[in-house]
Amino acid sequence: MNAHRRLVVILGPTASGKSALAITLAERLNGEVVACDSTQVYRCFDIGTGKVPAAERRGIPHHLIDLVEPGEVFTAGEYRRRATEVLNAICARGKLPILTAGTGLYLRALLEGLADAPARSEELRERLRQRVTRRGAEHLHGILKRLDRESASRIAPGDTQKVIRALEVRLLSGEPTSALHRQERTGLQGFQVLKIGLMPPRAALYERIEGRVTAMLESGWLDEVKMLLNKGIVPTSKPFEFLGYSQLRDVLAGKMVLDEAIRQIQQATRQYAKRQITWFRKEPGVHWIERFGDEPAAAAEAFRLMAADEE
RNA sequence: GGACGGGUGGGUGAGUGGCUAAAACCAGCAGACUGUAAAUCUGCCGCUCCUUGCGGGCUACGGAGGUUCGAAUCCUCCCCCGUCCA
Repeated sequence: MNAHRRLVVILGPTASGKSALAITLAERLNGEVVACDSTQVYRCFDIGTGKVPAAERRGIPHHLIDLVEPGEVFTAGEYRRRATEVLNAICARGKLPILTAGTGLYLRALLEGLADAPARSEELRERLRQRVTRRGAEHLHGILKRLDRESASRIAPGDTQKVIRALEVRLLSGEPTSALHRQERTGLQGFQVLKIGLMPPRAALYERIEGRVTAMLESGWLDEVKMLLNKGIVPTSKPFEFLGYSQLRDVLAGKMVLDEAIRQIQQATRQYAKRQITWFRKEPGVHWIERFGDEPAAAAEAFRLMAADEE
C-alpha cells in the first residue's frame, strides 16, 4: 500500500550544489529536505559544516540537523534509526522527502541497512587502543588474524580504526565481523528511490571549493569558532575534527596564521571531495548530472528524471 | 674584489664513488570502506618499449668539461642564490 512512496536522493561531493537543488525541487514538488551528513547533526557547528541558514531555506523544513551536542558521539546506526523515522513521518504528512547526501556511509546505512552488530563500546576500544600504544598496530592486527581471519585479510594492518571495530564486534558478539556481514540486512522498506548524482567537472568543483571557504570566513566562521571556544566546548571534541574547525581553532590559539589556515582548509576540502567522489562512483543506480546543483539546467534535468521516474 | 655555505625529481628535503630513478614527507592521481566516516587506511607517482617482469631502453641531481670499470657524490672552470668581510 505504501510501495509508491517516493524518496529523492541528491548525492555528490561537497560544494556541488546539493542543497540548492534540493530546495528548488522541494519548492515545486511539495517536499521537505533531509540531510544525510555526519557533521550537520552537531549543534553549534554551523558555518563550516555548510548548514543552510534558516533565512535561506525558503520555508522548506530541513531535518536531521542539530541532533546532538558537540561532546556526544553520533554513529551511522543512530542516523539510520532517526532517518527512517523522519522519512516515514514526512510521507505520512503527504510530502516528498528529499535527501541531500554527502556522507556515503550514512546513505548506505539508511538505504541498505547495517549488519546486526553490536554498537561501539568505549571501554573496550580504550583497552584495544592501549594495546596499540604498547605493542603496535601490527600486534593488534595479529590478534584479529587469529580471531577473524577473513576480516584481517580485508583490513590493512595499519588501519587501526577498522581493526579495532572488527575486534570489538568479534569480542562483543562472539562472532566474526565477516560472518555478520554476510547475513541478510534489511534496508529502507517501502520506498521507490530516485538517486540523482551531482558531478560537476573536477576543476570547476575545486575552484568553487576554494571560493566557498573564503565565503564562509567572510560570513563569520572564525567568530563562530571563537564563540564555541568561549562557550566552553572542549577543543578536542569530535566536531573540532571537522574540516576547517581544527585549523581555525589553531589560529585562535595563535598556532597558525589565517592565510595558512585558509590554504590548508581549501586543500583538505578538495581531498575530501575526492574521497566522496570515489565512494559515490560505485553507488548503484545513480542518474548523474555533470553540473552544479544550482544551475538551472541541472534543475531541469532533475525534473525530467523525476517525471520519468513517475511511470 | 675576498671568505664561507648552498644549487637534487611538482614542493620541502635526505643522500658524499657502485646496494640510487635517487630516503622521507607534502602535493597530485587512483582505490578501499557495514556503528569515529569532513574519519581511517592502501596503491601509484621521470619518459618509454614489450612477452607486464624483483623485465629492457632512454633521460635525470645548476652548466660545461675531466678523473674512474663506475659519479648526484671526486677534480677544473663557469652560472646562479644566501650569509659574512672589504
